Amino acid sequence: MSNVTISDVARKVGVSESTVSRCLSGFNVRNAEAIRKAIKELGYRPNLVARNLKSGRTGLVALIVPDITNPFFASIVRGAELAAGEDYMIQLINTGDQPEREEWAIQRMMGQVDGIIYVPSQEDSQAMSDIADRSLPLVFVDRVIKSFRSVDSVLADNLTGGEIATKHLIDHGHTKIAHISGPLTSTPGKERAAGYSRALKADGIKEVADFFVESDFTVLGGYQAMMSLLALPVPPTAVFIANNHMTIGALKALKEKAIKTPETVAIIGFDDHELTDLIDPPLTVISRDAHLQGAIAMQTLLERIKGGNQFPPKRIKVDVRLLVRGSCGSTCRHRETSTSDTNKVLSASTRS
Amino acid sequence: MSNVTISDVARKVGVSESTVSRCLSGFNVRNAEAIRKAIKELGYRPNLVARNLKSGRTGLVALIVPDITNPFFASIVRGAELAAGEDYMIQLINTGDQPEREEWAIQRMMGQVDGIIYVPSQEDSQAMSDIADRSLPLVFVDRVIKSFRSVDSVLADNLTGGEIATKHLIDHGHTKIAHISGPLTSTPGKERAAGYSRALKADGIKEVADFFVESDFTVLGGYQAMMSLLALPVPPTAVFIANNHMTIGALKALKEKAIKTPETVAIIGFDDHELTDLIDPPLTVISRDAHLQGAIAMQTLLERIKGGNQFPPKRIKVDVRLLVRGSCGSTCRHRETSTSDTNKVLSASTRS
DNA sequence: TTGTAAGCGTTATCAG
DNA sequence: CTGATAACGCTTACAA
Repeated sequence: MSNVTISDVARKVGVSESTVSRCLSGFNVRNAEAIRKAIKELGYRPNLVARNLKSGRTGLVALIVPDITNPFFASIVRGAELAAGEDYMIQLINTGDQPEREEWAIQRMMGQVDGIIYVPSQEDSQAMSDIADRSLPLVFVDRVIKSFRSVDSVLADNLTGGEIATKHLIDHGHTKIAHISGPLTSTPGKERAAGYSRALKADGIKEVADFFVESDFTVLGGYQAMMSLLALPVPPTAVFIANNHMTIGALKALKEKAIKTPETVAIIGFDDHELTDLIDPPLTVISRDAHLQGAIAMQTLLERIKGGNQFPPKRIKVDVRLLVRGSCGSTCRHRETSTSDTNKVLSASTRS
Repeated sequence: MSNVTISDVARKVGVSESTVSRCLSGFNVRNAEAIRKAIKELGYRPNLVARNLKSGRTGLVALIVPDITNPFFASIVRGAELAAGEDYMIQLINTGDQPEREEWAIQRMMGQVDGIIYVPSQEDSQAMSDIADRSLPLVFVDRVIKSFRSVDSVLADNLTGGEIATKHLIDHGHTKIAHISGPLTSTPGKERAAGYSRALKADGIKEVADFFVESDFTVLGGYQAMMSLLALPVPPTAVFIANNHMTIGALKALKEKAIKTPETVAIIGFDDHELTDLIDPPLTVISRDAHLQGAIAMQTLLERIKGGNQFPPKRIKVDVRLLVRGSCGSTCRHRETSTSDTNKVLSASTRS
């Protein structure tokens, strides 16, 4: 907290505060040299809080995510930070997917930040009851709240992802295909599950109720879900798991039960990780560019902050792609299949 | 940005701004009921920026880390956030270990935050040239800047960690033990390397220059370092790798060369990960509680913010422990060895 | 180009 | 318990 103010500088140089202020803003002033010298000598730093009070902006953007420890969200944050440049700083909040904490965070952020990038835990959340009537710019990432259809969002193409994943298992000859899904109250949980169903239907495979386990996106949840699948009278021969944490849990279950992958049970996960090709067997996954997702979100938010409601709500979908490794029994490694190869560039990734 | 101010509320109720302000601060006022009602109806939210300008505090703490994508730093952030409670929010900055960016961040944070938790990239950094004379509370985590000896710090017991790791390899009968170290200009790089040397010396094993590779804490760096070790006329039979990223890189190199672990080359890493026991072979590592490290750092910072320089600089060291899995050839899994079992609790972990 | 003065929204002080 | 007033540090008309 620098206690030396602009008036100290002004007094030292013998000019008015306004002159110093103008000098700071890059205007031409006569004593610019002397002022800069005084600033250095006194160690003056403008008080941003005071500046913000005048300008009405804070230069802060809140990033509300479930858990920064999940590398997927960490990448989103990193991408967003990069896109923010030097103008906006990031205020990070972990919610642990607790709706009360989300609500608290949003309450607290209002009037403290210029905008919010938000990964809500549930599609029917009420955390936003207070933001509704206000004009605080907001962008959903990865998940949305249903009742806020007019809010910008940057999602992954989860439906296609679930479809590709399931189709990949089908293509390997599997018919007893299970799905460990995320909460169906969340956007990605719901959409990936829908992709799973659609792929089965497309190939005329009947959905077995026991093969669909709704879990919670956690390691423990994935572990328990896989355990329950393995305990079935007729266990599945392949499992599509809806996120990275649950996949870790599921793999731990398989390891514990000493079940061979992919021979006995083939596995395909969602979201990649630096270690996935080192685990045994290397994990085949649906992946997407989280970094890009974060960057687009920030970019959209900044446009919204600057332009207000000049443009209609954006609903952007980022492509997913299949990374084939060993966990489905395929022999070719690192083959990539993208939903479309055209829109990997930031600008081109914008689909309404 | 709520444009309804305290004076709107005051006018509506027919009292003065001061009365509303007092009501908000929990004082007894006659029209409390009416005021609360008006606040609800108008949707008034106190402007925190204005409040901050008065109070001189921002309720913000900057967290300057190399890369939030590294789960270790993510855990630090998480721990710090938890310890911050509801009073302080976290402003996150990734530096990518670029000194210029660190300097920029610190410049920018001054006067904007109440304190800084900082993971500097280099021990002789000059990023702090401007913070020197000021009284902005600061705590180093994981690494320090040498010229700031009077600044609080929360480090891991790197020396012991490096020692334990190397001793573990020695205990498995290895004598050709290499070390892929971090930058010797960084605290953990230097200290872990010192632990390596000390353990070798203690057992009378001569240090071989070729077996010591200074790298940069990155995946690519670890990969290249391991490749260079493997290219040696007499390659090592065991390698201690100084951080998680480099370990990933090294494992990729081993995999690429189809070299068997632990049979041909035993591996021990530094810092654990949720996936380390799923990779092939399960990785033996030195681990520590990053969450705790972050929490202690925040706690120390908050004390400093509140108490000023009431107490002498703290130099806290968090314990490390050995997690034995398969990558060193040991058969027993998940045996844990801690430097001391006493100080796992937050309060007890404080050593000067 | 420069200085004066008003004001951003809140809270602390001080009479009443 | 309450209300007027000043102040936090800075920016920006408005005049000069």
